[in-house]
Amino acid sequence: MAAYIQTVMETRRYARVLARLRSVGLRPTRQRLALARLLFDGGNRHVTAEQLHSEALEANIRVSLATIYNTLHQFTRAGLLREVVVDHGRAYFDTNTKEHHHFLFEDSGRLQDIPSKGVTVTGLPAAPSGTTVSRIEVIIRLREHGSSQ
Amino acid sequence: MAAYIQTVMETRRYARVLARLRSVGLRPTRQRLALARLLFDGGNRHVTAEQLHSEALEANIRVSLATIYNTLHQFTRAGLLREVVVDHGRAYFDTNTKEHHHFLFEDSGRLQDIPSKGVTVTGLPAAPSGTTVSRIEVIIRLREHGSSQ
DNA sequence: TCAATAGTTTAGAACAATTCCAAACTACTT
DNA sequence: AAGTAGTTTGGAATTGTTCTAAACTATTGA
Ligand SMILES: [Mn+2]
Ligand SMILES: [Mn+2]
Ligand SMILES: [Zn+2]
Ligand SMILES: [Zn+2]
Repeated sequence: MAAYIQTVMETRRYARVLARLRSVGLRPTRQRLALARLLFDGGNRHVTAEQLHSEALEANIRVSLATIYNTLHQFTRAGLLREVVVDHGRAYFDTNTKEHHHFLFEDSGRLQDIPSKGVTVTGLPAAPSGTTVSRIEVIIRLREHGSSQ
Repeated sequence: MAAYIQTVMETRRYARVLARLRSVGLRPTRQRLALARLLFDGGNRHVTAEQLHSEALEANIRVSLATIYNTLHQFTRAGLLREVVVDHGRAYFDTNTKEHHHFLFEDSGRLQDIPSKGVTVTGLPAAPSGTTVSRIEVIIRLREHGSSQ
């Protein structure tokens, strides 16, 4: 019956992901379902295309890298992901789409969320005329001090 | 005598750039002198490698793209420039090395300085233990509203 | 249930930005 | 003037990403 419960939970998760894809008008294909689960089952994450691709292969999900890119962009357009730019050369996709900021561990390149709640930026000049603020991004770059300087 | 004054000013600028390179231990080569003047004579700027390369060619300075990259990185390491990351795919180099933030015009990709003076970020959690804040970056993404949405 | 259709996936080519390489060159020292 | 270490360069290589066109598949509605 442990196995039975397992199956029920499985089915639930599956249904949730399926509904999510449907709700944004994307066909629930094998690849998208699998990727959605890697991305959204579990806590918030910051992934690169390559990372997600490796994870998929490790989990025995056959997906091409082109599909990874397609999917990440479609999910982003659909508001399921957001892109974070902290490093030229690599695009990070963030499963946390709520307004929030980031710690960046410079050495490892790892990102960590800072809840927006409480954080305020004051003293900013008004947006230049003819423009609207689409987002304020705060990135706190951290140097790890210890072994390797 | 207008020509004479011109020459004096030229000499001054040259001397300044030369001293600047010497002070950071970089040999004042033809290429570095020319690039330093494109970068530092005049107001603060945000340039990409390609942009600087075109400017150099337009000004009849023969420099390879490899040298542009070498120089930009050497200047950055020497603290004469700083790198700003706002767009994956392209590296921007900023001649303003003082602490400051940026407006980013999303459509054009153009950056505009926001003096740090006055701007405060409050409510941030402490830096994770074992780390030090190396820089706080605030980027305000702007959408230009008008002709093209 | 079975086309027809529109949307999706894929391998591989193409692309853009950047880095690497090893040979030629040049600034500085002696 | 010669020696040395630092610099420049064209071109090849690498990296991350996008494009392409052909094969495949989910959806629809007859
Ligand atoms: Mn992108
Ligand atoms: Mn760089
Ligand atoms: Zn995040
Ligand atoms: Zn700036």
